[in-house]
Amino acid sequence: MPEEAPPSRAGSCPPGRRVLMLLTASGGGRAGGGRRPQPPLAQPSASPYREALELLPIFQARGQLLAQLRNLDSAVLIGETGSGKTTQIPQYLYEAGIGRQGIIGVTQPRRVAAISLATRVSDEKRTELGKLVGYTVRFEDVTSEDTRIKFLTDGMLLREAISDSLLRKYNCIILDEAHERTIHTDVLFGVVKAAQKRRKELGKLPLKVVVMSATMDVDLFSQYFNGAPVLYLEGRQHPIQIFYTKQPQHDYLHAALVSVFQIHQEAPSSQDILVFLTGQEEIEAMSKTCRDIAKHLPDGCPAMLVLPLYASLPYAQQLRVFQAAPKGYRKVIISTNIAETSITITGIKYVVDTGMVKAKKYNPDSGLEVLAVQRVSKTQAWQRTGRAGREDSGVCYRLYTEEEFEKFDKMTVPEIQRCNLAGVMLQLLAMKVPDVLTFDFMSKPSPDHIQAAIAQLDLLGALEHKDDQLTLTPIGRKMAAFPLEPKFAKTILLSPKFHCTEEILTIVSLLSVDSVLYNPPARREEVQNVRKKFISSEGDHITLLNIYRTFRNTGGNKDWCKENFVNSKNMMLVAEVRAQLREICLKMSMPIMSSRGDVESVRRCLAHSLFMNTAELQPDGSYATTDSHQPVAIHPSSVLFHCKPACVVYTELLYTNKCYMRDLCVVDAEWLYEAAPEHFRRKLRTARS
DNA sequence: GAGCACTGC
Repeated sequence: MPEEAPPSRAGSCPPGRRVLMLLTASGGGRAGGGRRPQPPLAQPSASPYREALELLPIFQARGQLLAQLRNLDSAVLIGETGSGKTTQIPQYLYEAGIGRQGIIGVTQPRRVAAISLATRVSDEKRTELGKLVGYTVRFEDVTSEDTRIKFLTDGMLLREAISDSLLRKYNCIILDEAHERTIHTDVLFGVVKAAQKRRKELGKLPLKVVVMSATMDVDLFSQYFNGAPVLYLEGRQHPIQIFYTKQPQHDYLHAALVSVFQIHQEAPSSQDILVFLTGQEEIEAMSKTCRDIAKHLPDGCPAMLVLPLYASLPYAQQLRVFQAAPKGYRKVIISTNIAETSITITGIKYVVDTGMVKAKKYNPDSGLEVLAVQRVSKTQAWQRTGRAGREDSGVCYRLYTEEEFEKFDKMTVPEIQRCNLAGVMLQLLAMKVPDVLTFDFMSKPSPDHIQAAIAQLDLLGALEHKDDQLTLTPIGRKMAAFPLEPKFAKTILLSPKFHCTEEILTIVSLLSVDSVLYNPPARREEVQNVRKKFISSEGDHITLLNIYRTFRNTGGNKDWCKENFVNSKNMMLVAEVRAQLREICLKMSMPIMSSRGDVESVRRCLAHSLFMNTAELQPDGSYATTDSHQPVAIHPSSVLFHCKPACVVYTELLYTNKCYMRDLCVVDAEWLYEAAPEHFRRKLRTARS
């Protein structure tokens, strides 16, 4: 059990040097501010916004803040949880006349946040949503000509920048939650900075940029925006007591279990516990163990309601974490890092942090992405701790020593340095950025990393090299129009040649959302029986196509999904994505045909677009990729797991314990050779004989 | 022989 350390403030470190303004919190009330709104279903109904507003610390600083912001081109605003910055700053700017000649755009990393913030601010302004205040997220544009304050996802603003890289509509851009360093926000830093500079040079309407962040690690932001001043806002985080372990824990799962039951036996049952683990399997196992132990506790001990939480859990089960536990029950939520930022649960008194996370790492030497369990960063640990102090004071048990904590990385490596950059490079090229190789990223990915992305785009036929200048080919420009990974966009663009655009649209849509297949481990046999009727010996793509077809032909309802172990939320999303992609094809005047029952042309099309992702069966029964001879295996989730086809293309490689191919399609080696003769000269084992 | 953190267009 961890020992006590001096109580410490959660959230961020104390204010830094270049702070211009220090605001002190006053008054109670906690309805205001909520920086991370919950999904709409979990939101309390209409709350007394107006009363709460006047209690927000930010309210007293309005005049000061405006005086500063009015005169600045760029500013960095640090505000702790509950400071009210996201809901208030856009309104202050608007009231000061900043939204008069253009829109105030506020970016968010997540859709639900953009939607609920817009809803809330339009309520505060007592206007109809979509008029003065609106939002734009994928599939939904609730704005009008009157809209002056617009909340949007960072990915959406990036997409807008493709058609107008100067962002002329906007007179102010607020990049919120900048500390999360999503890949989209990181690209936007560069795009917005360039637009600001260019607009100044052209003598156009100036673009004001406000970077808002919850952590104090602001030097980077400030330096990047030419030494922009840092404004600090105090929030209303409750004190959190932190405990570290005396000894390093070699078994963090066991340590977590012990901590949960110790808290359970000591604390009143109304106080809930949130435990951070790394993945689905671990969480399900721990949930079962907790339930088993809870059955045999001494009399007088409260009952325990154990709730797993991870992204692939069906929506209905995710919602259970928001419901109050029955009287006498304690909620114990066992979660991945989804509860760090994406889902906010009220009533958490105790946080148990194992200090571990499963995350993607990028190896620039091999150019490969690896998914691995690793230590969290200090900022992540603080974020987890902060989940205990949202309504009242809280307690956080850190299952590592204070010395260990001091050795954690200061920050999480920004996403832009951890994943494939092909999509980002395609977008930058589509914006006609003068030199993508030297683009002004706040945290530069390595040159190898950028080169790998360029090479991939080159293979897809997206690039033109003219006198040292990289530009897009007509195909490349079309690829950039699709909200998809470049290889999927290419697959769609190739499909007319094989008369199977309808089928490819379905397959690409299924591949570009989370899996529609729901596999509860306890009902494995049942799942296998039901799934039999869809399975194609030609691979996962064709199997997915069969599932979608049956779904549509049977009227596609929730009952069908339930009976067939299909995640209905994801399936609905597939239909939406498909409609969007089809619309883009129509705008390009692409002929849209169906191959009817002919699946061979579908497989040929996949062979032609995924030829760089090929693996062949080796004499010893294993697989190796065709170009780099990397040993690979068929992922257990594949319908081909027990089969040994000679030659396959796959959608992606996933490194966990082994290097797995996911989503496979059986192809003829000959087709691959046809697709890219240059690429395959001397490479294919079979095609050459 | 055996497995998948989280977003977003």
